[in-house]
Amino acid sequence: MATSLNQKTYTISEFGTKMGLSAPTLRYYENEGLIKPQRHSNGHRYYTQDDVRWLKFLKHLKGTGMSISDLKQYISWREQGDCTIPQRLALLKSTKNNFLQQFADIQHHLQILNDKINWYEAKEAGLTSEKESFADYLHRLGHHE
DNA sequence: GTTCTCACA
DNA sequence: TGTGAGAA
Repeated sequence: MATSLNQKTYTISEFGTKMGLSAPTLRYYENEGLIKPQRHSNGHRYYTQDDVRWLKFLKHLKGTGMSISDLKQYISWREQGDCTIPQRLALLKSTKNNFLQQFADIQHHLQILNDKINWYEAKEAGLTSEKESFADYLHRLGHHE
């Protein structure tokens, strides 16, 4: 009975709005085998709560850098059963490592941006030597590039 | 992932 | 006239 309240379904446009994706993108994902919506007798697709959960999960994987083909590979292994868990684990760990590296790169970009802001503010306040370059400043802080 | 054309209500 | 499907 608790489930009867969660039987809401969505048209492709409703689902797209809810998930933050366009209808064409949802059709594209379906063609790639990422999602398998049901069909009404008139051929129109409809999406369920299960599709909401599944796509949310896929968006997380994609958000950490997995490509469409990576997702297809993951799904393929998933459909083959538990014997492919080692492969899935390897793919997820690889994805994680790549993401961690990108995350570190982005943090570094932010670090340099903040250093530059501080450098200008110190300069404006006359708290820094007129002769010290930004590069020297970074070196003094132990930051690089 | 996007754009375009066609069908249906 | 708006929504959705399928092809390019």
